[in-house]
Amino acid sequence: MQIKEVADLVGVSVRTLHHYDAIGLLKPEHTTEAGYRIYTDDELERLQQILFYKEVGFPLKKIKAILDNPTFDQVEALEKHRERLLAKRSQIDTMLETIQKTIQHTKGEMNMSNKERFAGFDFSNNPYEQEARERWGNEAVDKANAKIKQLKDEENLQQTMNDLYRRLAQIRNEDPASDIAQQRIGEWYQLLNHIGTYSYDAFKGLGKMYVEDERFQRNIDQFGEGLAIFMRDAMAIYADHR
Amino acid sequence: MQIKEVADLVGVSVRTLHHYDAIGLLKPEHTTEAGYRIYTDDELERLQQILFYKEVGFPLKKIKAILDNPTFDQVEALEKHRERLLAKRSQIDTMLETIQKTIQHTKGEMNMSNKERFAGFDFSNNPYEQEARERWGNEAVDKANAKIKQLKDEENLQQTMNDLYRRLAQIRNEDPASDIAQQRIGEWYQLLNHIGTYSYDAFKGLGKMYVEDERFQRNIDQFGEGLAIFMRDAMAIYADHR
DNA sequence: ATTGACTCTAACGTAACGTTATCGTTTATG
DNA sequence: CATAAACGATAACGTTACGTTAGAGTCAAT
Repeated sequence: MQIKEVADLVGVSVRTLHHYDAIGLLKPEHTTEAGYRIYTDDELERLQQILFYKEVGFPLKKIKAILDNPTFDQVEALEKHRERLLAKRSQIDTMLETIQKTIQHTKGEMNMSNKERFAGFDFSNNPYEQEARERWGNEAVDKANAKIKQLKDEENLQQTMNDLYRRLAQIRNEDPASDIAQQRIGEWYQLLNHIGTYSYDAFKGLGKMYVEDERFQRNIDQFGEGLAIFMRDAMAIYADHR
Repeated sequence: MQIKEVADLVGVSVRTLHHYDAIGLLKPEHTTEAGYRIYTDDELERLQQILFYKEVGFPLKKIKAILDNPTFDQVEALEKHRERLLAKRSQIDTMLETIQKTIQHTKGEMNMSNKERFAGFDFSNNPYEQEARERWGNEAVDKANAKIKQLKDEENLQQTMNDLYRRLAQIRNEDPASDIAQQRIGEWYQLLNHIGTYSYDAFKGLGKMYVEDERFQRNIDQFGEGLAIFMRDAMAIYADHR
């Protein structure tokens, strides 16, 4: 058989057969005087074996070793490989979980309305406005301020939020699972639900973000060192309890 | 921060950072006159993000695209990627099956039909056939599909059984008498009755064999440690309740 | 001044082919 | 019989994400 026939028959490319020849994995039975590769059924069979091992993920080098060495313990090789596959699979499972969590988290974040987004960046009435200006530039702060202002006119949300921040900061050294903490974090939950709709999961995810996103962390901790972490923990407990 | 500090901090090699710099994925904030790369917290943060995406399996090119393009929809990207991972996992599952069968075959415990040999090449019923075609070429996929088709019925069964194995494995640490366990074991009973006719007694006996015959045990436990025992118990309870 | 720790660029190596590019061979057809 | 289509061959670069030398400069401490 000529090369293309073999290739078509088993579903690999001609290039692949060239390659296998080059690395000595599968040599044609002979070549014509013109240099054409000629294969026989024996090669076909070997090719099938190669494909099998390839399918289950062996690298070509090992396939060659296995097929060339009749004393090689096939079963052992397969079993070892099986374990590698199992490990790989659980690795994928981990990835899947991580992705899932992140999607959740990101969705929670997206649920956040503009109002809340800006609530976190409101410097207008705090003494660090100057610093903020230096840090993020005048435009950014001015813009934030403008947005906030318009929100303030609409409602006193910011005020309420800040109050609550303060009341949370007061107890930030207590147990996040304590009654008082859970009660105030419950208020927080209610408050956020004035803005958008929060599932408990999203709420929990939001709490994580308070700590993981340093911008949020900084902003919240301005009401008291460690407040962000405290809130995250309390929010998680709150969410888990529903 | 100098390069080694960053590298040690996040657990990557210096070479990796060089590489990221070279491909424009992560550039140092500036370089000293001696050419030393200097990083700041901003770069650290970006690096964390890079590592996250890497961990869930994105190629660097896409990571760059995602991080550089603020309009890129993260969630969508993640969800697409999740599906690819799922597909990959099911391919691994197929490999595992094939390997397992081959091991047993080699041991003279089972004979492998052509079907299983080709099971790994089946892309026909998954949404990534297009990718497979691009990857392996049209002919290869068509051929595989053809082979598979004739064996499809059996394959479906196999597939269904594996799915159920997995779903059972998920709850294998629960009480075998629980509703969920009994419900899924009921599905198992139905499934087996597609093959032959099983009396409740025979069903119960089969469960015992899952544990007593190590070949079965191994095979089943590959879906989760302890699954065979769990199934035996659940099957016994199921049978006794009829 | 020397030493040790650190940094730099450059460049080859890895796995398994895909993809041109250029050219020779075989076969079918006008 | 000449020519084109189909097929075959070799050669060599491209791909992914760095690891691994190799040779040489830089910085801080002794």
